[in-house]
Amino acid sequence: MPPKRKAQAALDDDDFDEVEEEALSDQDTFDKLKQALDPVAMGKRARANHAVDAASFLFKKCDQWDAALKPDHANRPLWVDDAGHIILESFSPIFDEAQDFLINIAEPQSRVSRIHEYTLTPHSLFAAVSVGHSSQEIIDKLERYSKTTLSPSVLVFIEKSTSSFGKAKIVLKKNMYFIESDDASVLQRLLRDPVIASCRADADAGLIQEAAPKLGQMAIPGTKMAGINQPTQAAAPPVEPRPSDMIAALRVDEDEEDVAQVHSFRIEDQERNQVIKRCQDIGLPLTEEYDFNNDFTNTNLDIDLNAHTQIRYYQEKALSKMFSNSRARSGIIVLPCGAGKTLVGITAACGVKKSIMVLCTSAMSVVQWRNEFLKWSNIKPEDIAVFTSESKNLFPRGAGIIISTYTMITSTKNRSHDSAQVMKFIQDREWGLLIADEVHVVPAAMFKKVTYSIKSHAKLGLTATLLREDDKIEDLNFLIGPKLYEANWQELSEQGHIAKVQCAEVWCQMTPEFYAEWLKPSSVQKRALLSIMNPRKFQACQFLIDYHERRGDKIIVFSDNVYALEKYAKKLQKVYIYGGTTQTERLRILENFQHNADVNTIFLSKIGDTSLDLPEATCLIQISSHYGSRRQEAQRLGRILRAKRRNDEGFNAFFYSLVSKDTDEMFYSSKRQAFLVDQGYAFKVITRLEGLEQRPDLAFSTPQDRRELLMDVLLAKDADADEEKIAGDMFGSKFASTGSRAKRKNVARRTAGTLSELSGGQDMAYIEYSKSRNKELKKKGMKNDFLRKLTKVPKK
DNA sequence: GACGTAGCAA
DNA sequence: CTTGTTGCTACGTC
Repeated sequence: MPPKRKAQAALDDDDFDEVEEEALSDQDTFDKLKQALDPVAMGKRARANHAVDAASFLFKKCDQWDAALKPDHANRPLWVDDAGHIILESFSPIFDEAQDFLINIAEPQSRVSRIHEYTLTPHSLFAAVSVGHSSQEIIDKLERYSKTTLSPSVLVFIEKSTSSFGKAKIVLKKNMYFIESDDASVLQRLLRDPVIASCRADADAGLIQEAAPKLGQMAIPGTKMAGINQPTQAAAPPVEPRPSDMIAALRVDEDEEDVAQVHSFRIEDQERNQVIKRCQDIGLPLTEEYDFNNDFTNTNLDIDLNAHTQIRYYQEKALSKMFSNSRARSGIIVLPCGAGKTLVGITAACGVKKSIMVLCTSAMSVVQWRNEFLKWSNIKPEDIAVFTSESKNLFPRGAGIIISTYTMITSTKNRSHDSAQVMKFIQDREWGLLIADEVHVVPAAMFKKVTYSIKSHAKLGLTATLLREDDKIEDLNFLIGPKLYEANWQELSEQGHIAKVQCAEVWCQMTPEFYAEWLKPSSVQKRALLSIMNPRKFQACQFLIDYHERRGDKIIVFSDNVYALEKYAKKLQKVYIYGGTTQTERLRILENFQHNADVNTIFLSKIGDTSLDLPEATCLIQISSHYGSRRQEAQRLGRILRAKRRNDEGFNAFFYSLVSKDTDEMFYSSKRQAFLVDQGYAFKVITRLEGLEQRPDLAFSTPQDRRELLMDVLLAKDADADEEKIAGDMFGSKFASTGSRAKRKNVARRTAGTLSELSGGQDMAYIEYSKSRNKELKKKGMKNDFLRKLTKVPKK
């Protein structure tokens, strides 16, 4: 390799370069290889019980830790490498306990059926310590489960990461934030940091010193045996002790032993996030815990789970992480859709028994949360206030629940008088617990605003998929807290808590005429539309709908593209819902889908991703999707996980992705699936649907039909623009004042009817128009430049 | 209450 | 040169 190229290669990929060097240029590589493959030598190594195989030297860089296997390695389920990467064998007899342990201390990377991968990170270890594991305990258990002795670097990493964790806390007292520790030197160390020192509110004073509250025991509501988590069951009362009992208990303790001391200093409210972030950056992360048992200043909320409400074991597990030392710890709980996130939130609320704030993404889930609270707990309806655009009431007593949306809390502009008043009420009080629903959708900037407005002792984040396509997810760690629990989807579906799902990707060839058009240079949008409207895909969709309707399934078809949605639905004579569908129409369609035996298929646009809840659906077909969004994929799958029929004998839900072969869709599809594959879902690839050609009523079966469809598709985009142009020209002055948004809606409503009437001649006319229109737009300084759109050449 | 608008998110 | 397209909420007006 010439030096220049080699340097370049080294820049590109250091490791690879080195391996290549070793493999290709070294003279003794050949000897090594020969030696490695020599059966006698191999046998020797095997007898020596070393984790070495014929090719291992090739991976030197990635696999430095090649310690000897322990003699009983077969009974130990873990491989732990040098860099904190852990592989867990799910077929091990002690898989369950090993997994329980790993979830606490490491970040799950992928959990496919036989092999699960985890990584030790500072965050995951922080979470472990804050949940109550000691550094020694982590090392001991890892050592016990590992097939080899642990590498020194892993030991150092764990020691280093855990030693400083959990030393300092952030607490809310009398509406003020304090940094608290039982070790004054830790606080002094923090105050030596200029950033933290500048956030201090009581700069002139020394450290505050007071008696530490005694740790109590608490039972999680809704569990079969209260006290199941406690070492001494007799000592744990079945229900949370009333304050009076607590005071009595405290007095006894004070008599018996010396009371531990805690030290603290106060910080400015608005600097809370900065302090938390800074502490994390300097390796002394703060934990946030709420000792609600000893909070006698805030009014108790009269709430308990209904007598017959039982929570499931994984919900209990998640909550036990939150309440393990009888305090409410801030953090995030990850459960798949349909696994009962709401109930976890409600149970947590019943544990804390103080004023609760619930934040949701939409007004609809606000209503759902309210209903769930009434369903599972004995909360009085008047104690739940709903704060949305149409309802701005407050609770009458000293404590209560407010359910609201993120936008309601965070939007600062244009606040109406009523909502300003409610906001003041919210800002002026201390909240026991803040429940953040669908916490993954909340970008950090927005959540910061939330923490300014709502002073809460503890925060509980709930989500199904703790992932975003951007890197904003990291911030949740310091805005809310560490991940407390993450459920395994496969395990839950095996136990029938969520539906079993068969996933398949259906590869559809492009028809020659469509592919020829696709290959021509044109806009990205046009290409996307061509691959969505591919007649073979259409046929596959028709076939699958028919097949599953015969089986008695209820089917949802998703399309992000409204044009395609409308085309598909109309051609197949199915109902469809998209953003433009009126509220009453939506309800009518959903009602029919749920109860009318003749309506078994509905077509949904992106609307179905968030705002609709359809427990009847058992089969899901995706005909187009947005780029490589893993979250969307997971969320859509989640739509059928809560299938009502999931406990029927042998029941299976189905999830199909229709993909046009040899187009960009192939790439996006694999990207989108990454998350589900890691959750253990196997995707089958279907390239041929048996019996498809034999169907007599197959759509677009003649070349003539396909050509007509192609024409339609080719005109579609232009038609959109054309409509816009006409609208703009005819009502130019009117729309100029109302903004581009009105035009958009107008276009969406009007395209469908006129599409087939358009001819090529009119299309040409459009180009002429659009040029002049373009100038006009430029003059007006408008952003929408249609000529540019039209003449845009794809990147490739 | 229907409609339009702005702003935001993916 | 990021860049869409669709959807939702909250609010103001008629």
